[in-house]
Amino acid sequence: MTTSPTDPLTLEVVELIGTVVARYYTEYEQAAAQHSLTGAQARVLGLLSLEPVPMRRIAQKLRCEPSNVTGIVDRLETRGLVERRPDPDDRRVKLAAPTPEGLETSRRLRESLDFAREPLSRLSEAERALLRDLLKRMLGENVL
Amino acid sequence: MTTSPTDPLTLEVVELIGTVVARYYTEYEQAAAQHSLTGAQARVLGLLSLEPVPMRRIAQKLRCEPSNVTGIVDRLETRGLVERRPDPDDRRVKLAAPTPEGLETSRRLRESLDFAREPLSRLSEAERALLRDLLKRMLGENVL
DNA sequence: TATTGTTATACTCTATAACTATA
DNA sequence: TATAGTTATAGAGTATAACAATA
Repeated sequence: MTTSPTDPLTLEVVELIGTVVARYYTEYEQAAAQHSLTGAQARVLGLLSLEPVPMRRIAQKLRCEPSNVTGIVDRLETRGLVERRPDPDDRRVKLAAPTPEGLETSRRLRESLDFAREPLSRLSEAERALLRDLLKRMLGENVL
Repeated sequence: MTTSPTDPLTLEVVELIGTVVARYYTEYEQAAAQHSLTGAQARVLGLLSLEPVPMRRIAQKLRCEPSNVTGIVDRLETRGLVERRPDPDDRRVKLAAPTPEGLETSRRLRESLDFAREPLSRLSEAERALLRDLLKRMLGENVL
C-alpha cells in the first residue's frame, strides 16, 4: 500500500535521521535533568512559556492522555514553576501558566539546548539554509 | 564557553530538527505498539537482530543503567522473542539473543518504519543525496 | 579487588476507567 | 448529554544501592 522509496540512498538517510533523533532525544533528557526536570516536565514547561495552555491542549501537544498531564503539572506546581488558573470563558477549563521562576527555568533550559546548535556550527550559512529548506520540504505544510 | 551560532537561521534549523525528532520518536513508539512492544523493547530487539549482545553492552547502547535491561529482556524473554545465552569466554556475561520469532518481529518492525521513508519521497534523489551529506557533516565522525 | 548481572526500592510516565463539575 | 479535569489503578521505564557469581 506504500510507494515509499526503498533505495539504498533513502535507507541511508533514514538511518542518519534515526541517529540524529537518538542523540537529540537523550541529550534533551540530560539537559532537563540538569535543571532537575524530567523530559516530560521540561516539554510541558517549554510549551507554557509562550502562553497559558488548557490541560487538555497540553495532552494533545504531548500526544498522551489528559490524565497524565494532571500529574506532570502537579509536580511542576509543587516546585513552584507552574500554577493553575481558571479560564474566564469556561469554568470547566484550567489554564496551566508558568510562574516567574518557571519562565526563568524555561529560558535557561532553552539556553542549554546548545548541543543542538553546536553540530550546526560545522555547516556554513549557505549549507544551513539548504538544510532548512530540505527539512521544511520534508516535513510538508503540517509543521506543528 | 560556547561559540555555537545563535543567528535566526540556525535557531530555525534547530526548531525544525526538534520537530523531526518529535515526529519520528512518537511514530516509532506507535510502530512498536502495533507489535505489542514498548519503545524500549523495540530498541533492544532491534539491537540484538545483528548479533547477540551482553546485557552490559545493551545498557551502554540505550544509555541507561544495566539494572533496567534486566527487566526489559525479562519481558522480551517471557514473550519468547529473546533468550539469554552464556558467554563461553566469560561466565559472568549473559548474551541476549533473538529467537527466530524475535528476529521475524524485528524484521517486520523495521518494515513498518515506513513513516520515516514517506516524508523523503517528497525530495528528489539529488536532494536526498544533499540531505545525506549535510547530516553526515553535521553528525561528524562519531556516528554511532 | 573489580566486573557482570541481578534484586529491591522508589519515582515518573503511561493508558484505562470511573468520577465531578461544569456546559 | 457532552466536555474538562481529576482520581484510582496497574504496567513499564528509570536511577540508586546492595548483592552473588565470576574474573
